Amino acid sequence: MNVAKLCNGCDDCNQKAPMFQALTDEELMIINKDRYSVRFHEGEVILKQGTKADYLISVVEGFAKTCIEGHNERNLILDYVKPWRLVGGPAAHVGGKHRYSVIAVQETLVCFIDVNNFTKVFTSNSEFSEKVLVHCSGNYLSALERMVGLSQKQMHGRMADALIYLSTEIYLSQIIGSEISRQDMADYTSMSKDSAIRILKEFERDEIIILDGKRIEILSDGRLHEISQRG
Amino acid sequence: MNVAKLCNGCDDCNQKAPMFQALTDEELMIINKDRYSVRFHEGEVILKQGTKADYLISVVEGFAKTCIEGHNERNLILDYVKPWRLVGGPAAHVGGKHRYSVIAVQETLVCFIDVNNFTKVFTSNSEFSEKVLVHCSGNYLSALERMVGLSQKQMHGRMADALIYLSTEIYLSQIIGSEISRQDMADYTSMSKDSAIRILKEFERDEIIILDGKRIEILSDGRLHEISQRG
DNA sequence: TATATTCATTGACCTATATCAGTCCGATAT
DNA sequence: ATATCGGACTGATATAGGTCAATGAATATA
Repeated sequence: MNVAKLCNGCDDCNQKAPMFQALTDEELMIINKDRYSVRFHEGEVILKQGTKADYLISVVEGFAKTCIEGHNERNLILDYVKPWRLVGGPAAHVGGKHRYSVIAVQETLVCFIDVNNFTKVFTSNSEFSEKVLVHCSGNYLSALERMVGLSQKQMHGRMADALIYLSTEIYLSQIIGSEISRQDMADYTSMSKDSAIRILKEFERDEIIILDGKRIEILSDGRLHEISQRG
Repeated sequence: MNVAKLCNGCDDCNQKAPMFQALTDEELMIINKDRYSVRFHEGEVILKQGTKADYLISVVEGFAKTCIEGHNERNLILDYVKPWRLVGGPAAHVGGKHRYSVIAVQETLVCFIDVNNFTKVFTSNSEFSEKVLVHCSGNYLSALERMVGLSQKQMHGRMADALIYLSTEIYLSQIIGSEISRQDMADYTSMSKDSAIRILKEFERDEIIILDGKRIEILSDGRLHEISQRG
């Protein structure tokens, strides 16, 4: 399989992944050694929870979600991933198995980076290692916030959080695209699909959002923030 | 205030904090510069959520808990902290405010370490920076696991998890001491105090534990693991 | 010793949320 | 066009879990 054809060489990726901007050309070369890219179709599993974490992945094109297979056949979606984000680090750094899966939401192009090469560069470049630590710390703190939200807020608050997250961090628009199913909304907010639908309909009746098939348009993010605050 | 009197110099701490074992004498000296220790009484706040993260703390003696003030006047206890653990790193590394408080459960002696000194050493010693990253990654992955447990398991499962955690990771004994109140059990498992009491009583009726005042003795960790699995 | 005060405990009741059993609708296959 | 299938949706019902009020035990304070 021809890598150049798939992802236009590694230059793009090196330029745009914020994490890599601290690296010299030689260091980039180390990272790029053994690197390869693969195209995934909608619904395909890019990384499977439980497999050995030998590679990090960098999302080059498309759209994916990270999720955990939890208890009672339920999934929890951690977040959505757009290009130029690195995923799979934490498990790799502790030398373990992936604790979550990464699944393509659309056609997605992904680059696999050898962990050993990553570690080599981590130890050789202190600016880079600081960046990585900041990133990891940020992940941890966000996880704590999410933990509190999921365990203490009721459904309306959690759904408001989900809508705010998708709108401001993923779609960068008042409109949340049809890639997100009701089941996904449920898996992100940790409620049943039926409940997710109910709450969304309720938001629509209250003229906070408009539902158009799977597309969701946010009319009042002010109201959403209120609801999020109230819990 | 005489530091030597309080904590016996820094040598103990340097020896025993696992994170510090990668450091040379000079590096330890940097870390120890501007370092000072303070003794806290039961219930006192060691670090307050929302304050600027200028210091890491190292717990030298005693017993503390980290917790988040969440929604609707509820707290979530993240974990309990025993000597030779460093706390407060993540917020410090991203240069922000602490996202959780640290509260003394008993009389506790704590050492404050200047973040800038920590960062200096982090950038100069790659073995150390790797250790720090592994630690941070581990925190993150545990947080994810906890997140899934709290959001997907029902009360019995969550309480079983709490008992297993306290027994195997904190008390290293079948007996959980009277330092942990019912409210704390509730705050750790994210349920109301009344519910926590009810579940514990139920476990007692089923001869899984014995309640003796606030002391809890675990009779069958096998059964607890079953309950934890079932969710 | 008497009196507050805090915390564990319990039962009764209420609410949030899940589950179930459908209907409806749009997309694809025949 | 017709069958079929997977979502979205909805109402009825069941249940987990929260809230409240009362009691008792333990501990602190006057």
